[in-house]
Amino acid sequence: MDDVPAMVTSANQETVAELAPLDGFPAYVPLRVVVLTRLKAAILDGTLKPGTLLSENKIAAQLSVSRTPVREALRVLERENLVTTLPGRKVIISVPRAEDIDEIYDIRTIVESAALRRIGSNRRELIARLEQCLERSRLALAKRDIRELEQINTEFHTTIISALNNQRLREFIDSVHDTAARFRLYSLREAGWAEKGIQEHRRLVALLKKGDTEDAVELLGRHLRMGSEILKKMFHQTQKPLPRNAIERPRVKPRLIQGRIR
Amino acid sequence: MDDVPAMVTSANQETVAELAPLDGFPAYVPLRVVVLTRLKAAILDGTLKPGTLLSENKIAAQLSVSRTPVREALRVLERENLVTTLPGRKVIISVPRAEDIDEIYDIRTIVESAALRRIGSNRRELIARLEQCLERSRLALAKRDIRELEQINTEFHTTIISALNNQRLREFIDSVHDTAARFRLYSLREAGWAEKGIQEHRRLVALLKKGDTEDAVELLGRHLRMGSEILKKMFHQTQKPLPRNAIERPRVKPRLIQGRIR
DNA sequence: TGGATTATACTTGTATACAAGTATCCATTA
DNA sequence: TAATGGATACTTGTATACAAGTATAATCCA
Repeated sequence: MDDVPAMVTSANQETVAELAPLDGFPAYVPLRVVVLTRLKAAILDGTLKPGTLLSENKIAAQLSVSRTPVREALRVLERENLVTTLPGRKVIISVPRAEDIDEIYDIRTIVESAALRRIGSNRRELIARLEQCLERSRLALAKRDIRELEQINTEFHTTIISALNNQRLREFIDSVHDTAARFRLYSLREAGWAEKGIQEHRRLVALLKKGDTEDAVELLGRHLRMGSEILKKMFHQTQKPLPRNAIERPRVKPRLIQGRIR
Repeated sequence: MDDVPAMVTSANQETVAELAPLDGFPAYVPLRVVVLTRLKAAILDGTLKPGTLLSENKIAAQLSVSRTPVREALRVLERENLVTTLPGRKVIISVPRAEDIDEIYDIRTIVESAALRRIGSNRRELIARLEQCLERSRLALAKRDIRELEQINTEFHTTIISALNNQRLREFIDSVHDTAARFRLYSLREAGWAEKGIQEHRRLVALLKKGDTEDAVELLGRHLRMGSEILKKMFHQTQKPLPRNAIERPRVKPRLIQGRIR
């Protein structure tokens, strides 16, 4: 909640005739957004691990808010596939399956390939941006700054997708990307993978510059497939035997359902 | 709320030794889901028109529930782009812009093209399903059953996408599809368009059967582009001068922000 | 009369209350 | 001893209460 813009107190109500316009700044951020932001960050950076059972009360208490905004945030996270509601009214941090990684990389391949094929009038500018990424990667790699590398890597692919000029699709890809974010940091630590990835980015840009679009698409496909393989390896290492029991409902004996009647 | 499965009363508690397993039936449906379903249906079938200001109180009263589940439903609809929250704490039914239609059709073109190129082992079965759609379209067309035609049309394209075997992508396409649903019914009424569309579907299937994948992709592209053109025409006819004022906030004079302090 | 100010009636944001569902642990019993 | 049946302590679902923000109408004053 620390990054919520400070608010004007009612005390100085008379002396504020010419306060700065606050331009596009939101007047205030609803608590549901604060909660959402906090939870999402915690999920993506791994603080909240897959399978963790969430308690509305605890979240509310920790953030010093009531359950209402917490619930609203949970509904959104649910839509974004970051939490999962199990039968029995339990909400857990989503546990990605290996197939999810396949799906994610298939989606990226489809979309980024289409983007490469459609690079048009803004070709020059786009390639320039990609080359900037390459340069920055080089620096980050020298410093072994994993987090920065991950950032730039994301930016590289986002740049490609920007060729489609399709906001809706971009947002979708972002959310898809989030699902795998937790593993990506691990994978970049994998020996030699970062170098290899950047090397492939470099070749990709070279092909684009030559105008060998189909070769670039081909290379991109291989690049992403490789990424998904590494990620799956990470995934299997990370996911211990998996507390399956914590996830599958114990499904007690066929019991009477005493749902209320309304 | 009518389609909530009936619940077992506590009266027959002793006699239920061999009750049917209830399979995957949900014990009950949370009100937020009921509200969501109702609102979504009303938006998609045009009962709730774009730009309409939504009142939590009124919705709650109309569905005889409290505001809590209504709010949760609104947050989900917001994520699905079916309602929009304006600055000033107002929620309206989203007003699609012409560019949205372009985006939507671009997305469909990208994804369905990829699907056509990837039809693999299940080729036979898939083509069979597409042919079933063709046959049913013929019947529906004879009866001039617009709603049925729309249904089958959707199914045709969904079938193509199913070749990708990617649930996440399918869900995304569904939600994208919803955005344009309100106009699609109109467009099918447009003289001759239904016939033309089905004709193109027929040719598409023929090309697929011959194995002319790239020609099929080409045809699909033209088919979808045509669809987007018709839809945009409908769009401009439907959208009167647009109550822009109702949508842009009047933005009163630079006023003090009296956000509360927490 | 025009323009600002205040009063009033809503509307949303947030907190809290309460009912119902669920899990856990223990006592009871066959 | 294993299974059944509570009793208890949560947890979630839903409703309601209350504070704050916003729009509109009414009022005041130059």
